[in-house]
Amino acid sequence: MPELPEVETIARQLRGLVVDRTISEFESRWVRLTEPEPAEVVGARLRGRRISDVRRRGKFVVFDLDGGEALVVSLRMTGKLLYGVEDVDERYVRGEIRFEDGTALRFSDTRKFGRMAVIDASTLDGNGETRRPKMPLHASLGQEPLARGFTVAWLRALLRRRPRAAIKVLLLDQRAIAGIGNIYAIEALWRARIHPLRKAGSLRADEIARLHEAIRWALRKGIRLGGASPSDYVDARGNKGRMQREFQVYARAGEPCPRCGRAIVRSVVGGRGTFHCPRCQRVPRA
DNA sequence: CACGGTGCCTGCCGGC
DNA sequence: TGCCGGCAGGCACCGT
Repeated sequence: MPELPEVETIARQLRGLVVDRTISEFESRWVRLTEPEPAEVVGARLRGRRISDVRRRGKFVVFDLDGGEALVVSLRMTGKLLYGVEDVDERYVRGEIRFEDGTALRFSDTRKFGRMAVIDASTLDGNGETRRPKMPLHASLGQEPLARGFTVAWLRALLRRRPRAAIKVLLLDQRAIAGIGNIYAIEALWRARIHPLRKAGSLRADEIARLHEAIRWALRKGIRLGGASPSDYVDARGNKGRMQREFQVYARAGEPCPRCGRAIVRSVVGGRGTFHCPRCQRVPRA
């Protein structure tokens, strides 16, 4: 499940691999891959375009194209972007971008949740403030947590704006902060010693500062270790990450908390599996 | 608007 | 051994 560190890893690799290459052909092998746009329309917009940069915005991989447009790829749960990988399982290849030099970038996605679209690159620039009903997610992404703008003061203001939301639900809201997924939200809350169900508006100043530091710590560690591969994730070269070895609480129900030794508890918050230490992360007083 | 529930998908795993 | 329900979870979508 690619989150910010995994997508960052992929984008950095691809930047060194496909920048300056010109697209000669786009092939879709899954009818919903480019939905709601037909694959032929996307193909027509990609053909002949040179990739000028590859970057990450939230959990999206962004391929900037000459002319101000960009190809955005949402990997969702099991999406992979593979370049120069030999043993690709053809059953799960949902799309392919071929280049004029004969090389190809392949999109593999077991569960078919991933999507691709060609968009106006400028729609990625906002910080969530432009959100409107029915606006696509990529056009209303929130603050980048590793950017300079993500300060303790900014986080405090966000929590004040959404005081009733459970803190974990808020961390996962891509329109608030872009890029945090279930794993890194869980790890950050554990490090900050904050219970996932705490109301955002109830956090004290010292807790907000700890959370700010913990978010950056978790994400940077994930990037440094090449992402987390508890199951499916591989980078653009087909290699697994190493962050899964460093999980403190994620998927560790029943195991001792690395900080205090108490058994880690699994629960469900916002519909997703959640892990926390019942001693380090106190239950919010009901 | 915010919030909660459901569907999308497939592989995997535990129970019988 | 084989079948089947449940689970994984990011996000769109829908109802309240």
